Amino acid sequence: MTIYDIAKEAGTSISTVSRVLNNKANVKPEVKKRVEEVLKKYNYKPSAIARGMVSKTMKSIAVLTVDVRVSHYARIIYVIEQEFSRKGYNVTVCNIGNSARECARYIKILTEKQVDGIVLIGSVFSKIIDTEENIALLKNTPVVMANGSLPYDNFKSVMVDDRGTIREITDYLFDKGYRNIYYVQDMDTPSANIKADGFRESLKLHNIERVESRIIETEYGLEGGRDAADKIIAMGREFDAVVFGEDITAIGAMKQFIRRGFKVPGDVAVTGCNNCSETRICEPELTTIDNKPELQGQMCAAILSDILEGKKVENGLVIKAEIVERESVKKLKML
Amino acid sequence: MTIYDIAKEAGTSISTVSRVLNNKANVKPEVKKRVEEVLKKYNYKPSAIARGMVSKTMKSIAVLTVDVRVSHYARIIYVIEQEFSRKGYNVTVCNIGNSARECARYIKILTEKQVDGIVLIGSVFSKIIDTEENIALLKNTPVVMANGSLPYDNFKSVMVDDRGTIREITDYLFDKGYRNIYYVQDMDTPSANIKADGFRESLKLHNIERVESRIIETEYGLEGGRDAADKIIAMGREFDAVVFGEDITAIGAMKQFIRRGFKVPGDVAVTGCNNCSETRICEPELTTIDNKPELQGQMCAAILSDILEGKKVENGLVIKAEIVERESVKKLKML
DNA sequence: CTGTTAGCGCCTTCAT
DNA sequence: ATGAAGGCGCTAACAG
Repeated sequence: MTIYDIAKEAGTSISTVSRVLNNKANVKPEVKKRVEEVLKKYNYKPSAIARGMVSKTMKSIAVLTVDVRVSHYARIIYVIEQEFSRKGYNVTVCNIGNSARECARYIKILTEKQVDGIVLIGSVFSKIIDTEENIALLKNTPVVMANGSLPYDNFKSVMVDDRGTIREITDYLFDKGYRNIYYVQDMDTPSANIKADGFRESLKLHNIERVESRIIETEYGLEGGRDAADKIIAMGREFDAVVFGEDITAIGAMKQFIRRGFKVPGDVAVTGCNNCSETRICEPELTTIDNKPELQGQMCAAILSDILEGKKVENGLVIKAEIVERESVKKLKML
Repeated sequence: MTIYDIAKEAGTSISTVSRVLNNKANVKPEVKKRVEEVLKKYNYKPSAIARGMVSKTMKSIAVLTVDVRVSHYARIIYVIEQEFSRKGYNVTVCNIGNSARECARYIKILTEKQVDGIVLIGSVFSKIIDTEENIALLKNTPVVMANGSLPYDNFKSVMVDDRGTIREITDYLFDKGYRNIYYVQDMDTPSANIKADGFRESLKLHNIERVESRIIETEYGLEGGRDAADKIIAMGREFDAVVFGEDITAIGAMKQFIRRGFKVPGDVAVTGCNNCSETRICEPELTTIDNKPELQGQMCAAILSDILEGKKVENGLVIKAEIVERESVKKLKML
């Protein structure tokens, strides 16, 4: 069923059919009515592809992310999807799983499909997407990065102040009276590295020496956290607080500290980052950092929308995260 | 940059360019080479839209779900996306959030875009999508439902045996020696209702009377669980086990039971359903049901792929869930 | 107000 | 092995 069929049946021309389809003026009411009846009779449905052929857009955007199953990313994606859905766009989700090759493959397909825009979620993209070929392919596609940035005209960013936030939560522990603070890094993304820098800053500010010896490396996850706790205990040095770059790893460590006879937060305070749902499940509930995924999604969507509507957009937005005080840090440590 | 430009520059016709683009035979090697050079020189990229115009497909499928943020759904979506990505398809994700209107809106747009197939995730769709208009719109689109089913030729299903699983876990509690078992229902989806039926079956099988008085209603979530625990305690009757249709609600209740002085599983056993990540975080860890979301996703993808490739497919697959024994149920209750 | 015509970029016969 | 021409379904001038 095409507009040709409709036109023939309604005894008019395809232009007129097209006009009523697009609600344009200049169609005699009776003709319009006649066409609409035929439209309904055949349950006509315009071809978005044919329309895209002339309009150069299928009204769709793409979101690339490491993995939708990571709740933090899913929350960002959700907001973006809802926002664009309201504007008549569809969003296709791509899981690249840290693979530069996968990323390149997606970029190729997506640009061939002429998506109207792309949102990159996660700091990994700062590294992964910056190849000559990708950038060339993306030349005419607006790109918005959530927590990453690249110096191309068509790339915009919404950043989270990872460094500042980890510095703040470390300062916060010092304020509470903690002195022997450690940091656990469980990933090698730009974001993870910047977080560790925040920790370094805070320690230097407090005149702590041998900062590097206070940074423990492990794997991401419950098991990684368990290993980190074991490592810290095995070092045989004093410790009264451990800052983590990720909630889940923090929870794994907390469980292990408790299993090994330490009281949290009595003997050791633990802090996480992301404010994921698990932080309210564990015992004690985890003091963590809310880095506002919904806000990130909203800003990304707003920026991309503005670009698509030809508006001027401000780049370099920075989101301020917030400490969420719960139970894994004492109100005030007695010295 | 179109094939016309390429053809002109390479001194040949668009047909030849099209041939080398699609790797067809019958192109003199030297001509092929010349064309490929021009292709590379201009970084030519075919228009998927124009191709879709003739092939009638953009090689994309859609996944409709209540909410990507629900980890159980995200896990299914992830598998589907990866599977289809391997085959050169893109998947667009749609969050309908229980709204029939939203669902209809998406169906309209997606069919206009001529997606090659649609996957519906969640039992809600059995109700929500079954309108005359949706079914008409979807006439030529293969649809696969995860945990739902509808009697149309183009609709296929992958079911989870919710009734059987809840019956089994209830039986399992009886086997362990529990006698005063309650059930908490926190949603009104087809799946949730079927789960409650499984509970009823088990109780009847064990000659328990007044079954309905043992089914407590509450809201989904940590707070809903807390309320359910309070309700059960307030009833003033004996109870030694509570079966839940959802993990999170179960965890909320478990926390409340403990807060109110009950030992879990000493005084009361608690079981969940879904085996979500939180079940390994809470204390005690939750005994629950693994309903294999990855397998669901895989089966849905396989069925849809087979349909797209014109193969015959078997309908009515049923996935058997498994009890995951952890710490919220005693090994054997002493009578 | 309405119809005709020319693309949009590509694939596919059909001749040559 | 190659090129010309038609068509996919729709929109957008342009001419009435």
